[in-house]
Amino acid sequence: MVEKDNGVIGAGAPSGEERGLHSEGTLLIRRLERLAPLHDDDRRALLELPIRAKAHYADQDIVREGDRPTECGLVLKGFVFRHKLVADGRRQIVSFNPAGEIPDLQSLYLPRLDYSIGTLVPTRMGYVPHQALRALVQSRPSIAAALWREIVVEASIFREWMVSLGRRSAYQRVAHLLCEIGLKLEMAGHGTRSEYEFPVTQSELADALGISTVHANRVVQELRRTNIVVWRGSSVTILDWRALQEAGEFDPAYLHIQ
Amino acid sequence: MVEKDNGVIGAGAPSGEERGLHSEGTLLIRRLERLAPLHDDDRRALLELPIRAKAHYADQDIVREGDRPTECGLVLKGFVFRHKLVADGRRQIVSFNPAGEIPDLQSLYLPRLDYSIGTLVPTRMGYVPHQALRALVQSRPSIAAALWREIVVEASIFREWMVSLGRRSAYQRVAHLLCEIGLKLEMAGHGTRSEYEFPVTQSELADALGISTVHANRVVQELRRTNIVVWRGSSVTILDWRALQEAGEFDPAYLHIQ
DNA sequence: CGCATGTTTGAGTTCGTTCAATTAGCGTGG
DNA sequence: CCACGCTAATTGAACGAACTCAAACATGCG
Repeated sequence: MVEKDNGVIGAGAPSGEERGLHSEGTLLIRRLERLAPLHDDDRRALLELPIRAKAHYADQDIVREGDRPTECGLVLKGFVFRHKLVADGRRQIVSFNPAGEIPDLQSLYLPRLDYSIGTLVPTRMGYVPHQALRALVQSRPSIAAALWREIVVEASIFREWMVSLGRRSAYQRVAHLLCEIGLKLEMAGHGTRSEYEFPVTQSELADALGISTVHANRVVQELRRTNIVVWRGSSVTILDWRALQEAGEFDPAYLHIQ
Repeated sequence: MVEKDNGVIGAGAPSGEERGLHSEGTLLIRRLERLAPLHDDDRRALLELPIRAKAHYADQDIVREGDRPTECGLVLKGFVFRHKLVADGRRQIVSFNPAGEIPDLQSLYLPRLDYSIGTLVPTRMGYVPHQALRALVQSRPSIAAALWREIVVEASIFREWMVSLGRRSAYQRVAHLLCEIGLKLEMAGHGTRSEYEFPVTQSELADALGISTVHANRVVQELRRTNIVVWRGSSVTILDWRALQEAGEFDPAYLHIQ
């Protein structure tokens, strides 16, 4: 019932590396502009960033806990997630990152990665050398401010996830996550808050919400049974946004939109 | 059996406001120096920051979710925690912050606070206007780097808490937290990793770990019964650090010390 | 001494887990 | 076009970690 290989890049085959994808810079600009006003010079500087594009297969770790990256990865196309392993082999997913996000921005100032980044689907990443990004941060205050906000909003999302993991029921967690992903994707221009593509398996969903796969399945079914959500394969349709929002106690303030 | 009012500030009575506590700046310097090398000029600039010191009673919220602070609060003495409320009146504590930390550093770039800050004990805070701090960030790259790291390490701690909340048993969560607090306090120069003051009630502990008060109590008793920890009132003594670390699957890498 | 806050204990309940199949969807090769 | 094999989704049943409720016990303080 699920097809994760929705042919984002050909048949999922990485087509090697490309260089100087000038146009890809606009993705970054659009995102940062939502967080802080940018000057023309800022935009120009962003466009001149050296970006090395690279394609990755689905279900692959692209960096691992403990790595010391020398560049930051911007998700150009696809969907990634960050996760941490625990002793018995289980894992906790700590974020989902659609195209437009920079899941290892922190590596700019912290050498050692404390999580892994994996792909949900075939994904194209754009890698920007730390050096180049650091130079921008020092010469362009608005870009520094935007990146700072990026980090800080992300921390806010972590806190909200902590609330879900610690104090919400499994049902509420699923509802809350679906609202969050909807808003995130809508902001990034991928679908609307109530109709979008979210290519996770129920097992990935469970690992993000701190529940078992079996239980994730039952909760999703419950959401379907009550006609709040249609979720087939990777396409999510929220039939009753208000009901979902209430079910998950979802208050978007923590996303700091605007 | 618990005495939270351990006379941090007289009998817990705020002694009003003080201004220009020049010496308090050194606390901030010591902390930032651990995160990034500082120049003499940087130190001087930090010492010249206008700091308004203010005392707060125990068990008081000093800022609330939704507030829009115009200054950042440095914990000078005492202990605070950040928390978020959920609909039914329960809450999730998302961090504990001993003296030396700046629990609302993010407000520098995000106007609206998405959590509340409360005191565990009588606490003295030092407030630094955003304006002054922003000026420093723009004029002194090393200070900017240190603050950036501060934020990013904090996000790393959030992720580790998510792992605890999502994938560790109650027993592991308590063990993990005790290790973390021990290291944090030792780094900050308050006691050692295996002998320190942690002035939380079991109810606060429970709210941080996403469990019920009753269960928190039972787990703490278990830790005592096995002679791993002595925890009387607010003073924690870890008799067997190695055992505690193993019990909580504690790997300090996520604290990014060094 | 008595109140207030915090800790401890017991007992019944529940939400979510684990284990173990079964079913469904889809790509591949014949 | 169909059988095979893979992955993911679904189901049932027994179990268990943690919860709730309710009461008792400590301890510090005025």
